[in-house]
Amino acid sequence: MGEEVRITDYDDNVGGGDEDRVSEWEVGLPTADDLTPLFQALIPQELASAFSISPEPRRSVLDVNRASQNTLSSLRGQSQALSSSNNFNFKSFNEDGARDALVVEGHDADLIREGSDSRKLQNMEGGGGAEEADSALRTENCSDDPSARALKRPRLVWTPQLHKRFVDVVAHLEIKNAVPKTIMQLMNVEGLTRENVASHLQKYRLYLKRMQEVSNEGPSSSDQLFASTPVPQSLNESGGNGHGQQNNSNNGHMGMPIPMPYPMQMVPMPVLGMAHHGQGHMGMPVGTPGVPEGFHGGYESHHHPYNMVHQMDWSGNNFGSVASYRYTNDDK
DNA sequence: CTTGCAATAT
DNA sequence: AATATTGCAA
Repeated sequence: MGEEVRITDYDDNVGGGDEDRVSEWEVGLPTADDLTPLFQALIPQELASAFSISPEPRRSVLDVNRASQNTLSSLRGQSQALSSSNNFNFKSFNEDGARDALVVEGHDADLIREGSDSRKLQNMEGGGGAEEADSALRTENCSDDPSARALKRPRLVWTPQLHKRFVDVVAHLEIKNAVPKTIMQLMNVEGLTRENVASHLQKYRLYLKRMQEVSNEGPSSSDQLFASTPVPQSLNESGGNGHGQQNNSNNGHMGMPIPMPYPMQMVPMPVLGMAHHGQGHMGMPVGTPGVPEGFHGGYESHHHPYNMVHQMDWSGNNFGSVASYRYTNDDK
């Protein structure tokens, strides 16, 4: 029974494969790259103080995120009647838009979990590769009684992409905020639970600790996942510990660049699959040296018209469909 | 009620 | 092996 799932996170306008409606109004709008992150002060600190301009309240990613959610919920409230013109499938459950994009059978759970075919895939990333996610919505129900207990989420698979998102968020949060709940919110991945994050965070911290303690030894093949993601130097707390092992000389005097949170993307439906236990994890050979992030994936095939949207994260990294609940499958 | 963490469970 | 759960003390 080891079922695992991948949360696929695609972009917002995932209405339909052949969708261009969005572009109608979207055309001409600045791209994410042109926009200044909301929480970023418009006026440099130095400048502001020089002119005695009252500093804008420092907004954190949390504030922005909260604001986004408020906006979305209010929109949801008033425009839910418009079924046609909106491709935004807000994260609400069975919204109208659920039509094709998300074939929700059970339609009354926020998470759709169903059995799906056994296909496994990995994502490819890297040089503008394409990625995709499998989203097989099968109407096949597994074993549990459908009665009322619909809550068995499949195991989350921390794909490199998901992990990167995690690391980025953690890195950009101030330590005191880097707690499960917050991280979860900022990652903004549908279906991700606090527990998922807490569990991963726990492991991640152990990994970091190990790294600092024995920086010399080179247990090369530690965790493939963690090892492949550079450790942010955000480990320094304001006032407390100070360690850091591999930090980079990051001296930017003046205005530290605050990264921005992930774009809202409340559409992704976790598509899951159930899996088999795994034992043969056949994904990628463990020692794939060199490839720092988003390493390769594997064989893939198939993508849905809906989720081929890709997004860029604030660092300029390109996320494709990402996470995706997947089986741990059996193939091999 | 949320966190951090270790011990377990799957 | 990777995640999830659980139990407890903060």
